[in-house]
Amino acid sequence: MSPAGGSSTRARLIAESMRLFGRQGYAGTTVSEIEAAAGLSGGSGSLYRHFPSKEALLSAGIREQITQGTELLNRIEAAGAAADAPLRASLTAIAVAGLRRLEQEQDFNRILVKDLSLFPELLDIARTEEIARIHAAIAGWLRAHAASGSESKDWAAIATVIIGSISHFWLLRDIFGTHPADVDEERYITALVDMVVAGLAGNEGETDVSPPEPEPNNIARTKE
Amino acid sequence: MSPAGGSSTRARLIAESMRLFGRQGYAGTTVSEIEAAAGLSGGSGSLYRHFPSKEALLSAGIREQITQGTELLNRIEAAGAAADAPLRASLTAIAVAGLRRLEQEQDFNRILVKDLSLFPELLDIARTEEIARIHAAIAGWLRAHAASGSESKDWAAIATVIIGSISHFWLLRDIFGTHPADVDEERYITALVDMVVAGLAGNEGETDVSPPEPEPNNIARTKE
DNA sequence: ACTCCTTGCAAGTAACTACTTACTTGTAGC
DNA sequence: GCTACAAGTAAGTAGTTACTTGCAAGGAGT
Repeated sequence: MSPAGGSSTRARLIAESMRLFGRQGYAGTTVSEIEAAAGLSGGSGSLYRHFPSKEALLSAGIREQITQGTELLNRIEAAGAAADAPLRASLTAIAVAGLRRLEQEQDFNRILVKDLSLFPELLDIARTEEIARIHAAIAGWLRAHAASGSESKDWAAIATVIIGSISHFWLLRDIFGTHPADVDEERYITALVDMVVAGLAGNEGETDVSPPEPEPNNIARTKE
Repeated sequence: MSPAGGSSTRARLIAESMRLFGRQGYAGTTVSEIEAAAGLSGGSGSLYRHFPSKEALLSAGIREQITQGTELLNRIEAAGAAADAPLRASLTAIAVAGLRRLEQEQDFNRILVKDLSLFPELLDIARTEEIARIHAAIAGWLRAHAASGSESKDWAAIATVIIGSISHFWLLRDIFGTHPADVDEERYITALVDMVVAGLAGNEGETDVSPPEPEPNNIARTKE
């Protein structure tokens, strides 16, 4: 049986399992539920015609999501490198784009946070293929676009602060429905961008930045 | 039998269940495991002498952790209000204290992120008793200690950025073991504090960028 | 027709799930 | 010793879990 709605059964199983894993967690989602959500008869082992195990289904979904994510990341990198807008507007656009991306990939992010600790090889893929690349892209963007005459800074650390801040705003909103401190997206991004702009302009000689490692070796590190 | 090692069975059940829930998730932890971890005979229903259900055990653990957390919060508030150190040192101390607190309550935070979405009444307690209070405390501290002559700002939003940034740094380190971007705690806190200090001092970093730029349509912040 | 292969379902499997019941134990007060 | 009671255990309960097996329906190619 092939002409079922236009999407293959395998693709439907992956998509629905990611949705259910994201909502209920891996352990809290049964194979029967996944089958039923994908249009199969729940309780029959039809899932095992397409995947050898529940874990293999999770693995396939994670890997597929990551390959899609890197394609999206490549496009973002290209767009960011070509951007010529003023700093504040560019940072705001990046922050908004990051939030939209977090929302778009909410199931993947939920699974990453909730359950991926139990699957170390998937964790490793997510780290090297997705998260580390995003950090490197933002850090590189900062170095290229914000170093107008000022001294060099710890771009990787600044990128980590920015990404972490936006990611946690999404996470709290995802968990609680609304942000527990009742700060909406507009105020949040404005406050973040204000701080980043001020920090990048920063030639305030008030107290010197502690330089433990001026330019650590986390960009362009060796791959195995 | 009461004097068993110094801790009551009920307390041991709560502590071990929080540890296991944090590591494996609520659905991924069995009553049998909890009993065995608490020194009881796993598989016997001994847990039900102390709690009517697995969910009641989770609820008791969450509530107990929150009451302990608020006591700790009160002490932090008092210490912060009395502090008279320079801004940068105070902010650094707050950031470090926040990270230590996140690590100390790692099981609670893991459960909050992983499983509490399925228990809305516990989510609500955590939001109002813990998270909202922390945000209010930091926002109040900023308003009191950082408004030296400068104009008023959106303190709640700035506090949210700071807290979210630190929380996400802890979360990523907790999930991956080490931070996926290889930024250590020292560099991270330095970068964050630099940005906050510059943003708070910012009667220059903000005003010289905002007026002429064609900003996107998301700049209209409200202050509370 | 034939074989080969895929995809589905019904009906299982053994193991595990949260939870219960009946009973034993240790300890305390009188 | 006797009672009272909290706390532990063994051995269940009925239901659920991931996963398997037998079989049928349908193509595709020959």
